[in-house]
Amino acid sequence: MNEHRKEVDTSPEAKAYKAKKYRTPDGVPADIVMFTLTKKERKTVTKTLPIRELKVMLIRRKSWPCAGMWALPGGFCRESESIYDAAKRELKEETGVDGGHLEYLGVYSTPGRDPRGWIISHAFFALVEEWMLESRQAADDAGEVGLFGIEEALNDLELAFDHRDIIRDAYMRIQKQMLHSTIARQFLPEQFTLSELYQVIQTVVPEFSEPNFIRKITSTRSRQGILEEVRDENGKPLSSNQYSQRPAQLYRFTDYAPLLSIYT
Amino acid sequence: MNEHRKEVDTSPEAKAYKAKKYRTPDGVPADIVMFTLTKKERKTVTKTLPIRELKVMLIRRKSWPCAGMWALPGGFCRESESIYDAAKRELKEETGVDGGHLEYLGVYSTPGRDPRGWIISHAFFALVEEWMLESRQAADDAGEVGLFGIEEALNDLELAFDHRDIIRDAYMRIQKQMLHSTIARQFLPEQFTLSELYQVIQTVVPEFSEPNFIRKITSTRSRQGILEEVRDENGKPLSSNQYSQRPAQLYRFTDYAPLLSIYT
DNA sequence: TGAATAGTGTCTCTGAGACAGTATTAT
DNA sequence: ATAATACTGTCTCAGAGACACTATTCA
Repeated sequence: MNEHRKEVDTSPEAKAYKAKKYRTPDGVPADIVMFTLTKKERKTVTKTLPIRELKVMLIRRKSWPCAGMWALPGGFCRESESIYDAAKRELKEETGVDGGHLEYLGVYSTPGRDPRGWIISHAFFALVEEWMLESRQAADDAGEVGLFGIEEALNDLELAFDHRDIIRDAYMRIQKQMLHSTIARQFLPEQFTLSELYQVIQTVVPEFSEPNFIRKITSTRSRQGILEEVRDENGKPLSSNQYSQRPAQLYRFTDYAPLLSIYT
Repeated sequence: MNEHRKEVDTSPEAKAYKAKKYRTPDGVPADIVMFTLTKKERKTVTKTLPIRELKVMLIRRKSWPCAGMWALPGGFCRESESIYDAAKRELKEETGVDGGHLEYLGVYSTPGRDPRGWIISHAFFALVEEWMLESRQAADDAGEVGLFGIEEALNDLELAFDHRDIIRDAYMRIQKQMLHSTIARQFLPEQFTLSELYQVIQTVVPEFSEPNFIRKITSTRSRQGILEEVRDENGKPLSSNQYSQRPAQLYRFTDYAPLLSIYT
């Protein structure tokens, strides 16, 4: 509804409407906080879950302003596209891939945030797979593209503009989303074990702690519905022993999204 | 942290930086969906809760474009202020009051959404009290300012630009917030009865239905903490019989905000 | 066999959910 | 007394939370 496509308005009022002589913004970029969950095999005797880490992709700025600092990938929005389209385009340019979760984060417009002028930035965050970032890393000089642990990025890096604020906000948002929605699926294969799911949640939200996680997720009626057991054609439960001695039941997310309320 | 105040950058790079000749936006307004909950006494024999309704304030546009249509109040952002500041200023101009809950909703940037040019609108929603809107209504001609029920606004009104989309999004957002946070307090006096709270929630989220609401809110350990009983100096529970024969215990919100999770 | 991870049995306590019953007040 | 709203008693069943126990596999 309300599809406002670009049309030329030829009414007399439109012609009479004088372009305002007000100061207008100098640019409206979309910046993207690209999260990925790295997986690193642990060298142990027995099978075990890989080490996972939440990482952010940053680019070292080459030119003024903030030359040499780390910055979020981004680019200016064009008149012919929406801000979301600009972010999608940017994400594709960075990864070469269309996929991945892309979500609007917010607007950053503090006066003076960009020395180039009146630049109003729109932040997004994306959840991508690690391999999607490799082409970008290969295309550039080493040292120009970096994958940083979220805490390292927030605490140890010199970041351009107000990108530290943006990354902090994105981190808080992804943590909230991790517990309120099923975006964990973005960091998991289609089929996964409950240990993997638990590990993914804990990697993004370190405070998350649920002894009896398996028991709860499988037994609670209210939670029933967000996950379902994977079965083969004959209805036999499928399991995987990729990460453990004893095979573990595989699950997948359903389309069901529960409603949360502080009052019930 | 990262306070980017406006400063003049006098570095050689800044001087060398040519203003881009790219097309830049023609304006960046902040539009506000102002919600209020009207209260109307019911004419019954006995005391009873008033009728509450969720309303949206709209303004009839006087000039091109969309002259004669209903539109959200709003105004263009200036270079010296953030978008949020612009919204706050706008809210104050409309209500004459500083108070009220003001929250960012999102950006609306579909190409062609505004015939005046490349106009990127930032939507906010505000929760104000009914009396705050009266000065605005008095200042204008009758018929230029309107308070509409949310469903009426969405279904029966001819709305300017993409304001129907914005109002719909704001409605969904306020419903979510009503269940996820304690913004219900914005629509209630500092002390209120549980029936009032229940009515407020139901007014904003008609689907919300909790038989045993009182029982749950007062007995559940996990919910304990968002509300507390009001007591006088001597520790005696305070109650009100404003809306009922039998006096009802008064409650107030605490500062506690519970964490929600689909997994626990 | 023992180690490592997955999952179950079981017990206790709390809360949900339903609904009848009691309490307090106005008329 | 009656009506209207605000609770409370009580019963049943489900889930939380803890922790010992069993299951499956690998070395």
